[in-house]
Amino acid sequence: MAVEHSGTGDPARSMALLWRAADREGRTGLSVDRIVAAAIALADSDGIAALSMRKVAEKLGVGAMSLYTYVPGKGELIDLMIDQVLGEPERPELPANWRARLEHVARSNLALYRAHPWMLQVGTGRPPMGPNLIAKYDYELGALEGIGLSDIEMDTTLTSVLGYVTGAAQAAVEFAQAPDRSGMSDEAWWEVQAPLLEKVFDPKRFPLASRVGASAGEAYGLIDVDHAFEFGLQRLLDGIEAFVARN
Amino acid sequence: MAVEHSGTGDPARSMALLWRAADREGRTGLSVDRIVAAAIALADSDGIAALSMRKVAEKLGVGAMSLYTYVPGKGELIDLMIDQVLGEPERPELPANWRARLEHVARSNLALYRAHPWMLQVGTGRPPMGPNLIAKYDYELGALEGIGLSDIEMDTTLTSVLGYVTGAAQAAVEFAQAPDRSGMSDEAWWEVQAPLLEKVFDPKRFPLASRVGASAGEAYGLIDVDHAFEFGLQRLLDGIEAFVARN
DNA sequence: GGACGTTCCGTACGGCGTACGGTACACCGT
DNA sequence: ACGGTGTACCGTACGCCGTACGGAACGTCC
Repeated sequence: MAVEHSGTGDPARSMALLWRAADREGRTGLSVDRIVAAAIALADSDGIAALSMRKVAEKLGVGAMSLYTYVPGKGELIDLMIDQVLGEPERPELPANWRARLEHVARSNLALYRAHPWMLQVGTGRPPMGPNLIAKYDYELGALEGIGLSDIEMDTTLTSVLGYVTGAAQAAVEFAQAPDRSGMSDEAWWEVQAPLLEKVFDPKRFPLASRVGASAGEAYGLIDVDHAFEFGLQRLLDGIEAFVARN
Repeated sequence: MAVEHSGTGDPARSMALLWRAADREGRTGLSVDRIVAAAIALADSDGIAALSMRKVAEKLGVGAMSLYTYVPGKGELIDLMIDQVLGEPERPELPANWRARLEHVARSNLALYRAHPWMLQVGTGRPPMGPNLIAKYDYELGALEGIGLSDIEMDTTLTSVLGYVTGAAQAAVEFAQAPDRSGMSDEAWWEVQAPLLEKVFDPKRFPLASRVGASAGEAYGLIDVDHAFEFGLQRLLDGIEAFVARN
C-alpha cells in the first residue's frame, strides 16, 4: 500500500529517462515508451495498488526482469508514468480573459485526474522534472501572465488553484469510482449503512451533522460532485479576482 | 504501494468496531485501541507504505495473526486509524466571527495532516462512518451556521474549504517531509538537479517556467510553503465572503 | 478434574520488488 | 562463413507482504 516514487535511484539516470535520452528498442520490440504505456493502462483500469512489475511484463508478453533493462525500478517507472500523462492534455491557445484561462487550467487538471485517478495517490514532493511537467507549468503560468502579478504571486496563485483542484478532485474522483471499486452502488451502500448508523448515531449530540447531512443526502443527484467542484472553484476565482483588482 | 481501505469486510462488523461496541481486552492486554494506536504510531513515523500487520504485531509484542482476533484485516484497521486521528483535534468553542471560525477549521485540518501525513494517501470515497468523523463534520458545520446559507450551501462550502486544505496540505506536507524521506536537503537536491536540468531544459521554449521558476527559487525560504497555504486560503475565504454577502 | 469457549499464533500460500547470474541473440571484424 | 563480444532477455531465489487454516494454550464454569 501507499505510494512512493523515484527518490532512491541515480538522478542522472532518471533525468535521462524522463527526457528520453538514449531511447533504445530491444529485439522483442520492448522500449521505455511501451513499458510506461502498459503501466499507465494497468494503473488506469485497476488502480495503482494493482500495478506490479510482473503484471506490466505479462501485459507486454515478456519476463518480469526484462523490464529492468529499460527502467531502474518501480519508483522510476511511476515517475515516467507521471510525466507521460502530464503530456496528454491538449494545450490550446488560452482565451484573452484571464479568468477563463484559469478556469480552463482548473478543469483540464480535473479531467486529468478523472482519466488517471492514480495520480491522486502518488506523492508530489520532489516531482519528476520531466519535459511534460515543465511544459505544463509553463502553459499554466500563461493563464496568469500580464495581469499585474509579480512572478512570485503568479507562482503562488497557480499553486493555490492547483491545490484546490487536487483536493476537490480527490473527493470527486474517488467518490465517483467508489461504486466500481466496491461493486456497490451509492444507494445500495447507503441502504446498508443507514440502519447501522441509526443504531449508534444520536441526532441530539450532532444536530448540524444530522440536519445538514439529511439535506445533502436528499439533494444528492441534484447537487452532484461536479457542482461542488465548480462552486469552490468560482469562490476561489472570485477571491483571486479581488486580489488582482486591488493589486 | 497505493492505499485502499475498508470496503471488503462486513459493514456491520466495521461499524461495531468504529463505535467500539463490544470492546474486549485479551489476556495479553491486547485490544482494538492498542492495535490502532500502534498502527498510527508506525504510519506517522515510517509512512503508510511501511505499515504492515507484522510490524504492528511486533510493536505490541504479539504474533501477527493475533491481531486478527480484534480486527478483520488491514483495510478495516486503516478505517479505525482514520477515525481515531479524526478525534484528536481539540474542538473549542468557535469565535463569533464566521470567517475566523472557518480559518480555524482550515488550519486545524492542516495541522492534522501535518501530524499524520499518511492521511493524505488514503482514499476518501466512502469514508468510515465513525463517531469522530461525524463529530468533526458537526463541529465544522458550526463554522457556517447562522450566516444565511442553506443547508446544502453549508455542506458545499465546507467541502470546498476542506478540498482546498487537502490539496494544499498535500503539497505542503509532502514537500516538508521530502528531506527526511530522501535523506537529502532541498538545497542538496537542487544542487544535483539543476545541472542535469540545464542540459535538457531550453529556456526559450519555456520562458515563463524559466522566469517564474527562477524567481520562485530565489524567494524560496522567504516565501515558504505555509505562506502559499495562507494565500490561497485567504483568496478562497474572500470569495466565500462575497458569496455570503450577496446571498 | 473435565469440558468448553476464546485468545493466541505457527505454518503456509500466493503475490510483491528486485539481486544475481546465466542464456541466447545481434552484430562485428576477419 | 565463423568465432568473439556485448547486450537483451529472463529463471531462480530472497525477503517482504496479507491472511487462511488449524492447532495450542488458557480462563472459566460445572
